Order: sequence, then structure tokens, then C-alpha cells
Amino acid sequence: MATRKVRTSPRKRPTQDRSKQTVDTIVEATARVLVSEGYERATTNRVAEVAGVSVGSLYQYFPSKESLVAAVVDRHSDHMMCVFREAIAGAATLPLREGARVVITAMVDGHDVEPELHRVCAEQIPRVGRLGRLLEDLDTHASPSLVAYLQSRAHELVVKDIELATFVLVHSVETVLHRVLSTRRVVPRDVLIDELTALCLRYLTATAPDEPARAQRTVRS
Amino acid sequence: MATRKVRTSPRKRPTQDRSKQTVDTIVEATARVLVSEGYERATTNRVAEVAGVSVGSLYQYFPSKESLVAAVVDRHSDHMMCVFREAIAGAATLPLREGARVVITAMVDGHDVEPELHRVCAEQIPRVGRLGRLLEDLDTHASPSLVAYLQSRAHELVVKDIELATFVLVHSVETVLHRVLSTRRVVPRDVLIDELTALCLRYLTATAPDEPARAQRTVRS
Amino acid sequence: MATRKVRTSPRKRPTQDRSKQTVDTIVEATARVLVSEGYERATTNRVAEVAGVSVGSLYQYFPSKESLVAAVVDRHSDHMMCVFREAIAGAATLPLREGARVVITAMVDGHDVEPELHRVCAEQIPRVGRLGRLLEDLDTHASPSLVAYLQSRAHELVVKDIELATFVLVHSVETVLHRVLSTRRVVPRDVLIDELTALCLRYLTATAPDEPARAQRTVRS
Amino acid sequence: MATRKVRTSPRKRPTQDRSKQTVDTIVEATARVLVSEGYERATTNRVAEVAGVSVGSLYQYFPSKESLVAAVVDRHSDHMMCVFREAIAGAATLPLREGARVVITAMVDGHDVEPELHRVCAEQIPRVGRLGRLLEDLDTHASPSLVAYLQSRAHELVVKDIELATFVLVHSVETVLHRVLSTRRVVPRDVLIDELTALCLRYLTATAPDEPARAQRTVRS
DNA sequence: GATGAATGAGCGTTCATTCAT
DNA sequence: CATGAATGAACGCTCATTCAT
Repeated sequence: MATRKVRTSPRKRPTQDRSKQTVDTIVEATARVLVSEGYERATTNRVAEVAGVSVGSLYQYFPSKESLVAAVVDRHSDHMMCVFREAIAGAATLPLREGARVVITAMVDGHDVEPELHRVCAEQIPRVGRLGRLLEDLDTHASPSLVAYLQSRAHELVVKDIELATFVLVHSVETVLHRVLSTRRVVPRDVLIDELTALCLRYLTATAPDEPARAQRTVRS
Repeated sequence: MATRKVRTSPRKRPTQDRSKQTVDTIVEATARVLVSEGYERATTNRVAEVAGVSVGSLYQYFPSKESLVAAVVDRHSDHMMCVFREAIAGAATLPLREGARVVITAMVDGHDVEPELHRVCAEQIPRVGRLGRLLEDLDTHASPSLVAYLQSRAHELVVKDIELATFVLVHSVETVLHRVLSTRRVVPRDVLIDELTALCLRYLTATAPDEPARAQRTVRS
Repeated sequence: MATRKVRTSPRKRPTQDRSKQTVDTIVEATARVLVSEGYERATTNRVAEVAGVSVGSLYQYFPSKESLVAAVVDRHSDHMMCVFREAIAGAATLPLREGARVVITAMVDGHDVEPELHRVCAEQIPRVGRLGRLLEDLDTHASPSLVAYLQSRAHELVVKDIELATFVLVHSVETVLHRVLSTRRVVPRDVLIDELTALCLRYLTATAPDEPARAQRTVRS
Repeated sequence: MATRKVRTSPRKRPTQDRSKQTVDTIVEATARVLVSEGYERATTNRVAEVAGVSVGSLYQYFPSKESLVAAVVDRHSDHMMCVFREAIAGAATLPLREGARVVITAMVDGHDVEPELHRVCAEQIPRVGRLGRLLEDLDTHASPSLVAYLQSRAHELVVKDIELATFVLVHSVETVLHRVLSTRRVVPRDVLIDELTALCLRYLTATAPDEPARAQRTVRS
């Protein structure tokens, strides 16, 4: 696929407080415009207007529209990852059953913070280049700690490949939550949490009635 | 979010053979351009050029760029749904263990047919209006037959709400497959099938070690 | 001003009845489309569709869009001129007072025949080339007979230059009628006729209170 | 008749001097292009080129081609109305005979200022929406002061309905002047003024030989 | 002839980006 | 540095006209 080269990293490290403030204002304005206009109709001029700065200033800090949107995606992703990692950290010593519920609850809550922005990030912004961070961050930032946690709970698990299992579950849970949000399907919060917790626990720890016992499990037990 | 109204339904039913051929050529060209240029860089003039017709001809059959892309998404979605439904139909009389594997295998295969087009559809095309059909079709076209199948196998299940379970599984499997494809993660086909089958079977039929047995299951056993 | 050369005369003399019928149908359809869509939005394809023929056939008879519109203008102008000339002919032996009223009544009626088409012809169709016939025909077709009539009534007149006076009156009456129609101003038919007749008669035959008597009139009287 | 909605009001009030200059340049260029190419062949890109600015700049100030043309029509109409109103104001205390001549002279002069632009405005630009201002302004801007003037001279008049008479005369004079200009008919300026003045005075103040005297006139005299 | 699918030059318009002030 | 007027490549789309069938 053809790709053009555009700068996507912020043009300057804002050392002064005022600059930092301006950058924040611009990112915030971008988020608002993305939500109100949608990705395709969002324009840099509109963002500048909403931010209360001139386009020129905007381009002082962000070298391209893409970098602007990337900043929003980054911020949103950072926020979600933060919530997730905190939950995982808090679950560190908990048994799987409770740990899973804690993490899933965090993910459910994470989707409720800025649901509209999340929708735009997930549905309208092309997941190309830096713009795809939202899902990639799940793999690069959330999964490792989860893998570590699961490894610490390996004795409870039936799955062989913890990394693969994490990959499967993280994306399954994320996608189900997103689809519920996106289709405005009415699923009570606790039902959702119960169901996703069940999905995780059974996949990780249960064996289907006629499922052949795993080699290593057999050996261990 | 602001949305403008654009015609997205085909402009005329092509009655003559020549027209029908032209329409097919155009849709095919659109798919090719989407893959080679990406959604944002795809232009109607380029599509016409690749199709070997004039822009005018293109607009005889498709009233807008959006309708053009919608046709591609539709065709792709139709194709996948067809594969899925056939698999589900074929699984109708099979026990869950085998049925699940059959359906999942079909989904894996479905993602291998036009993987690059699938990526564009799933990652670059904004899921707005008719363009969101790909995922919606899972709910509207694939899920009902799956629900029916699972209901016929209700005696094997531990889940209470079959519709919700189907929703969870369909999107989980779809997303995992898509992420594997999209991140070029190397997972052998049979491992993938095994893992996803395990996910489904355990979620549907197993009980986690310390999971409180469900009311109705208890009664039955 | 730049002008392009386009054929504007009908491509063929329709000798056969069927052809003539087709031509009529097309001209009629053009008129209808002009009224319903306006000049700028009227397209040859739409005209063909309304006429129930193919664009190809349309171009067999009319070499360009301009020729199509010209045919409508011509037909409309012909019709009006016909009405006017008949009135003038009928007034030939009447004294000015009655003759003027007869002709003006005809002009009023002429504007009521196809008022919507008249509006389009007068307001939307650029009066360039053959498309300007509507007003030109007043000068070339209606005025000469009027001049002749007025010359036969010269003894009643105070105006020196009958041709100029005719020019003045014809366009004055035409324009007033058109503006009344166009602005949807409510002026009862007989008030309009009375007023325009007064305009004509006074201009042609009266002398303003302190107007210096004309040389030739002085001599004559 | 079908009409689409297009923005026709200027997009932004030019606050800075540079902007104002640009706007003027663009309007001037539009007028030049309208004259040189005609309305239908005039394009926004050509206007921008002639104005020496980019299309983008043009669209900063004018949201559509129609608004561009409307600005030219407005400017032209404003100019003419200004000339007319000044003449009417100057005639305020004059007796009808002289007042009529003053106003008519102004109208004749008004048609000589930018005759080619006037032709385009009157003959090629469709009188639809804001584009029809030229003639409408006669009614809304010129007529009221004329009516007032005539009312102040009511004792000299034979016409009953001063508003109707003004409507008749304003459009008559305007149209005759325009037709003379448009057909390149050679009529010496003073002949034209004499003739139109005669038209007005006789219509307003004279009684045709066998015309029944008006009720109120009879009473008065 | 008649058809209507095909043509393609060219339109109005947008918007990311630049740069004179 | 900030401003915002200016830029112009490039887009989606129209429609008078042609020509293979």
C-alpha cells in the first residue's frame, strides 16, 4: 500500500509551561472536533478555531494533521493503558478468579470514560501508521503485565501458551466491550462483567467435558 | 456527530449484460485500488482508470464514492457471510465439539480469501453508515443461525443467555483472527483453530474450578 | 465576449410525419423540463427521458442543447407573435382608442397562455444568439405591422417618429406585463389594460399641459 | 421550479485592509470575466486567475460562484440606485416637467457607466434568487422616493394610482433604455431623453383627446 | 433509424499547509 | 513567536455529446 511520508512526531518538546498548556489545548480541541465532526470532516482550521489559536500556531506544535490525530489517539490510549495497568498491578496478588474480575471491571470502566471519543478512534480513524496505536498498545503495554500475572498464576491454568492466551483474551474482551458500546446494545454492567469474567476463567482454567486433558497438565497433576 | 447525506444505493439496476459486466469491473477495480492505495488515497478517477472505463460510466452506476466503497464492502461481507452460513448449515447435526471446530475453521478460511482487502475494509474504511456492514453482518446474518444451532445443542451448554454468548464468541473469534492477520503474527493455522475452538467450547460448556454451578445445570445433573 | 460555435438550427427538415411528431414531442418535453427544472438544471438526458426517446434520437433532430432551447423559445415567440399580429390585423380599421385597447388586450392575454414557460424564457435563458428571439421578435415581427397601423392613424398622433414611438411602447407594455407576472403583483386584468391603454394613448395623442406644441402639429392644426 | 440551496452571503466580513482590498479585486475580476467570457463560461478559477489570487482565497470570501456573481450584481445595482436616488433627491422641489427630465437623464447616464456589464447582468445572469436584484431594486429602492416625489406633485397628475404609475414608468423607461443599448440602436441621447420625458409627462399629466376625464380631476378643476 | 452505455473535459469546491506581516 | 490570509493541488462529480450495437 502506498504511504506518504509525513511528520507525525510533535515538532518541539514544549519545555515552557505555556507551550505545554497550548499543546494540551490543541489536543483537547482536536478530540472535541473529532467527536463533533467525525474524522473525515475534521479540519485543522476548525481545530485551531476551537482551540482558540491560529492555524499557524497549531503547525508550530504539530507538523501535520496526522500528528494531531495521533496525539489524540496516543492520549486516549495512554489513558486506557494506565487504567488497565493499575488494575493489573492491583490484581497482582489476587487469585485468578478475583484478578480476572478486577481487570475486566477496569476494562469496562475504561470504555465508559470517553465513549464517543473511543468510538471515533476505533471506528473512523484509519488504523494506519501511528494512528493504529489504540489496539497495538493492548499488545505492547497491557499484555506484558497480564502475561506476567498469568504466569504467576500458572498453576491455575490449563492453557499452554500464556502469551497466545493473553492475546486472545485481551482482544476478545476489548472487542466485545467495544461492540456493546458501538451498537448501543443494552447489557447491564454486571452481566457484562460476569459474562466476560466467565469467558476468561473458563478459557484459562476449565476443561470442556470431552476435551482431552493436556499433556503437561496431566504430567503435573 | 455531523453526517452529510450522500446517495449510497446503486443508481441503476444494470439490465443489459454489458452493463452488468461494467458494474462488476468497477467494483473489482475499486477493491484493487483500495488495496493498493488505501482508502483515503483512493479516488474515483483512479478507480475508473483501473477499471478501464470513464468516470462518467462509473457515476452511471454508482452515485458517489461512498456507494462505490459500500459495494466493495457489501460484496466482501456477502462472501464471508456465505462461507460462514454454509459452515453453520453443515454443522447443524454435529455435536458441539465438532460443530464449533467446523465453524471456526470456516472463519479462519474466510479470513484468508482476500486478506488484504479484508484489512482495508476492517482498518481503513470508516465504519459509518453503510460502510460498517462488515461487523454488523456478523450480528444480523451469521449470529441468528449460530444461535439456532446452539439452541439445538442447549443440553451441552452452561451459558444462560445463548444470544449474548453468541455475540461474545462471534466477535471474539472474528477479532482474534483479524488481529493475527493484521499484525502478521505467526500462528500456525491449526494452533489458531485449536485455541479458538477451546475458547468457544470451554466458555459454552465448561465450568471453572471454583465457579458456582448454575442453577439449571445443577438441577439437570 | 467569447462565443463558441454550436449548431443551433435543426439538423434535418422532418419530412415524414413521424419525424415531425417526434420533433414536437421533444420540443414539448424541453419546455416541460425548462419549467420544472429551470434552465441551468435542465439536461438533455432528462429531456429525452421526458420525451420518451433516447438521447441519441434527440441528437438526430437537434444538434445541441442550445438548438433545443432555441426551438422552445422560437415556438413560444411564434405563438405570441401570432396572437399579436392577429390582434393588430383585427385592429386595422379601428380608431386608435379602440385599436390600442385591442392590441394591449391581446398582449395581456398572450402573457397568460404559458406564464411559467414565459418566465423561464424571459428570466433564465440567456438572451444570447438565437436564444434572444423573444424580445427581438417584438421588433422584427410585431413592430412593423404596428408601425403600419399607426401610420394609418397618423392624423391622430402627436409623436413625430412613429418607429421610435412603437419601439418605446411595445417594450414598455411588454415589460410591464412581464414584471407584473414575474413579481406576482396583484393587478386586476382590466386595471392593467386600462392603465397600459392610457399610457399608449396619452403618449401617442396627448400633449402635456405645458408641453410646447410640435412644429408639424402646429402647422397642421 | 427546483432550486438548490447555496450560500450566497459573503463568508466573512473582511476586517483588515488587505482582505478588503482582496475582496474588491475579486469582485472587479468577476465583473471583467463576466463581460469577457459571458456568464455561462465564467469560472471561479478564471476569476481567481484574473484577480491574481488563488481559488482558495476567493472561497475565503465568497462561499460559492453564485455569491460571487451576486456581489457583482449588487455592486452594479447599488451604483445605479445611487445615481437614481441622487437625481430624485435633486428633483424634489422641481416641477414635474423638469423633475422628470432630471430623473430620466440620470437613468440614461446610469446606463452608460458600465454598459457591457449591464448587458451581462440584464441578459445573461438568470434572474433567480439574489441574482435578480437589478430589477427588484428598481421597485424596492428607486420607486419609493419617486412615489413620494410624485405625491408631492399630485396636483399636476391625472393618474389615480401613483404607485402603479410609478411601477409602469420606471420599468418602461428602464426597459427602453436597456433595449436601445442592447440592440445597439442609434438614438441620439437628447432624442431619447425627450422621448422618454414625453412618455412620462403625457402619461402622468395629459388626457387623450377623447379620454373621459377622471372623476377626481373633474372635481378639482 | 434508434438506442443508451460510454465518454471525458472541465466544473465548483475543499483543506492541509505555508509564509508575509 | 503568533497570526490568519493566501495557496493550489487535487478531489468528487456533471452532463453535453458520441458511437458501437
